[in-house]
Amino acid sequence: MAISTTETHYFIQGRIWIDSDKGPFLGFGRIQLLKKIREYGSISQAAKSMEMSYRQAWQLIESINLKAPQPLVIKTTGGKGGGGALVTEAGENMIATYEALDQAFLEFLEMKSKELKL
Amino acid sequence: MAISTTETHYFIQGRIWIDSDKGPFLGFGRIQLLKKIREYGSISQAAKSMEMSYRQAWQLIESINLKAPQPLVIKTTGGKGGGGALVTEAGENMIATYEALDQAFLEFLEMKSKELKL
DNA sequence: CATCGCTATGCTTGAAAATGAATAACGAAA
DNA sequence: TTTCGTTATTCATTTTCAAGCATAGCGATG
Repeated sequence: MAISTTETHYFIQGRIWIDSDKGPFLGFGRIQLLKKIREYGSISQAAKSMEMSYRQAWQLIESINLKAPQPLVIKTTGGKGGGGALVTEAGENMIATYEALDQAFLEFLEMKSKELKL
Repeated sequence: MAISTTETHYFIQGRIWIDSDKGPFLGFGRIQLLKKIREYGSISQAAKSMEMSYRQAWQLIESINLKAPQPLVIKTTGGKGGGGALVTEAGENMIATYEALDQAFLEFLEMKSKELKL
């Protein structure tokens, strides 16, 4: 049977993040940034690859490190290549934790979207 | 046993909303507005009670009605009291649908917050 | 000790969004 | 036909926020 193309379709969307009592901690964008830093070994390269300003990327990392139990990114200045940034093991664990959470959330959204009857 | 007060605490937060292929449809703020309109019978009164500009409130209702299968709010101009707005039965159903969804989402957040080990 | 690219930071611009003021239109009821 | 408070709409203004520029500091390596 054909489905009418004039009908509006609906779906459920959302965002999820981790807050701390010090303020916003980790969301989708920050995790994406962490992964890019892991990939490139530098904040500036990561920012460029995401079409984000270096300034903003740096601030995000600063904010993350301030709220994390231990630093998630270690930054080095000067030296060979001018320095760089690398994701710590605590950072890796955080990425994994967030991605598991996000996956569960996606499944929740999908389930609720299917249940949705307007 | 005492718990250290210097430790940072974390919790999961999020937002959830209903989108349509015509664009954003219903979120927390719009539902809140619908409920205020139901309470006051007028967009302007509802807006005032939420400290929202009438202009924005009117635009939100316009956007909602355009995307809904049937109008959720009926607006009348002129007449006794100058007119007003009322929430249709379809609107009532939409409020109920969203609130059930939001409740389930809150439970999801709570569950995941408890599971959270950083 | 000169080079290099990155971190670190302040300052200036600019664009986008929300606000508020102002006003027309409306129509039931007195 | 006058009144009233609301809907409906435009416009200039303000506020908010991000982007971009500009530049100093750093230190391993050659």
